[in-house]
Amino acid sequence: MTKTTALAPPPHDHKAAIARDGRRVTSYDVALVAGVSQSAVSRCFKPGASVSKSTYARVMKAAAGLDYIPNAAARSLITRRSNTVGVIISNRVNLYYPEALAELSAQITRHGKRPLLFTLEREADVGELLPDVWQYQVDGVIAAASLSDGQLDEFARRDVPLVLFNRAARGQSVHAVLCDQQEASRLLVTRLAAAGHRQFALIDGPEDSTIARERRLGACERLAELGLPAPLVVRGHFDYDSGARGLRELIAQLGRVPDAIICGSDLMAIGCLDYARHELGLQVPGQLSVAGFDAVDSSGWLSYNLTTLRQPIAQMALAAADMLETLIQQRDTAPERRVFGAQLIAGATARLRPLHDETLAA
Amino acid sequence: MTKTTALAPPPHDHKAAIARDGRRVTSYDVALVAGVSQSAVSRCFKPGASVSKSTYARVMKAAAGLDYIPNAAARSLITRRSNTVGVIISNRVNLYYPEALAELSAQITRHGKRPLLFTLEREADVGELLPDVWQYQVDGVIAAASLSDGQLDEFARRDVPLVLFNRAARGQSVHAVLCDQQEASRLLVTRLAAAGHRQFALIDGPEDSTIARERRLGACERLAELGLPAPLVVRGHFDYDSGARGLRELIAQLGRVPDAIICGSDLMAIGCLDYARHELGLQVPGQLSVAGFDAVDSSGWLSYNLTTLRQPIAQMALAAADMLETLIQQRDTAPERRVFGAQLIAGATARLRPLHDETLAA
DNA sequence: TTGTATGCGTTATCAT
DNA sequence: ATGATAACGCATACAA
Repeated sequence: MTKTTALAPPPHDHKAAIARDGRRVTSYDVALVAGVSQSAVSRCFKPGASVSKSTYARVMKAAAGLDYIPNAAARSLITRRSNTVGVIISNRVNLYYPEALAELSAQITRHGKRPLLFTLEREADVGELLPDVWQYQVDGVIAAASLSDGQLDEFARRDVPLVLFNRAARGQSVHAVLCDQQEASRLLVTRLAAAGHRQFALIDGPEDSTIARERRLGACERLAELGLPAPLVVRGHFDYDSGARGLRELIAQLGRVPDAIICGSDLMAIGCLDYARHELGLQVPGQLSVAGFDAVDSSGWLSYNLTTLRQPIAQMALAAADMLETLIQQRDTAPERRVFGAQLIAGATARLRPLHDETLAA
Repeated sequence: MTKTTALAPPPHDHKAAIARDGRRVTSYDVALVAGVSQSAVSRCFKPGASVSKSTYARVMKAAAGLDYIPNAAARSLITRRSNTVGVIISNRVNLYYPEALAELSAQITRHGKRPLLFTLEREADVGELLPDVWQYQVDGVIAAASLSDGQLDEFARRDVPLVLFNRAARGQSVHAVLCDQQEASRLLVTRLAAAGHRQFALIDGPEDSTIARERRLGACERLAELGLPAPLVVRGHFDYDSGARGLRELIAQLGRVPDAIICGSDLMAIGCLDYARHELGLQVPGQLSVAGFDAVDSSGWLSYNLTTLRQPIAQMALAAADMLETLIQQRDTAPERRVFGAQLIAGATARLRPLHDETLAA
């Protein structure tokens, strides 16, 4: 006796199959109803497959009747594609640049994948969630968080495509999308110096932020090149309160108000600005110039009109998603860094000379 | 002469297995190295399984040596759990309440799951991405978007646990976490009326927003109850620019400045405020009271100190994640609505009478 | 074009 | 406690 095809489920009334016994509707159910083989059903759901018009119609009709949807877990087991992209992002990034995640998500979706979110309280926690990244078999990862060399190696070893988003990459060995923070900082210092500012101060970001570090370095270097005194630096946490606190500290340490304060983020700049105007009664930019970074929405509001630098987040997200997709399709793509420039938003919180000085930026 | 492994790290035989031929490391590999059966390996990675201390040690050692991580796709195929939670959220919510996603993600992670993100350009697009939700076999869904009755039914039919986040639920038949927008609005009107405001105006949210609708309804109802004239209503899109535009429209239609403007969001309130002060030179709250909704970070800044209503987003996210987890574990849990109250932040942009009037809020 | 048979990597069942 | 074996639901090589 040959095997009676016991594979097929018992002759249910298929319409009710879903509710019946909690069993899922599978391609076998559809095959049975459509009167074709399971593989035929499978082919109907694969874009480029060869199926006759008539069977396709029968299968699709049966599938619709049964509310059949292919099971992604089973599919990814065999195709080795989960159609999922891991997005590693710190809460700080998420809160301060909500557009970043929104744009990344949109772009990932555009490639027919879904973002699986890995959020971090602190960037240092990245190590703890990497095992989960491996578990979930994501097709690739976009990381808006700092990874150690060892962690980068693990991505390579496990052959998981990775694109860094706005994080310093180790040399040229990893795909990355960046905004040139250092150059942006230099540009800002150049413009401020050209307008006559001499005594600079910095309200820096937190120690563990590489972006803050680069912004500080760019400013310090450029000041040195221009023969201006090194700036007084105090540290903040990128948030509004840090701006006011930073200004207080600066004045305490300096004994007076500096000519210009460069803040590591717009929120700190706004906090600084509010404190200067409302608590200290200072004229900005009359007695003090204040500049920020990021061009967040609120920096453009009438109450502020902040002098700041805009990172092209949407473009960067597009670039990151495209790079990752390419890398997923073609894993031996050579590492590439795409570096975007920041755009100076002149605003009205810093004294700047007219645009013909732009040549100095070079 | 054997292969000269130039680049390769120290010759761990097994360590190299990953790179070897692109084959994944499976539980069989681990079993082979540990000298046990594949099922033994599997048990070692299941929390409550019965494994002897010695085999557990051997297996774990082998697993570590091979960098073995269980494959979630294969696991979910048999367990019927993907350890994944779908989060359906519109870009609007994401941009205006970045905390919402951050908190939801944190809470979902706390339950050992990961959020799979489904973002919407417009809330109406929800139907298009539902098929994907089914595909990916998420264990449950938290939806911060409006679902039609038909869509709600489909969740029930497919037996996918669902919790609505800050969206009106149809009757009591669906799990939901809400903030009582209507009551919040009523409270605000009550307090403003008690302070002597008579001519109210609303800068409403967009038409497709149920939250905006409830806020408007609450205000209108309460005004009617108090015997005050119905407010003039103009529509905005929750953003900063809508605030200024709204104020212009109101003045144009009214011929004068109203006593109080209730805005459907803080951003609109801030836009309205900025325009009133900086463009029209109005005293707020001297000549005009302005109030918002949401208590976004910027509403507390020195330049604004906005009168607004805070939704307990973090608590709501916690509640939503907990409800969903319960529902996943116990699918026949009775539908529950958890309704949170909003907290009035008095601020300084609206004339309010002291706190003993609070009793009026009831 | 279609069907048969096999495998993806794991968990679950059932002996031992 | 451990091992053999059968699912899980799909895609694919191969035969027809």
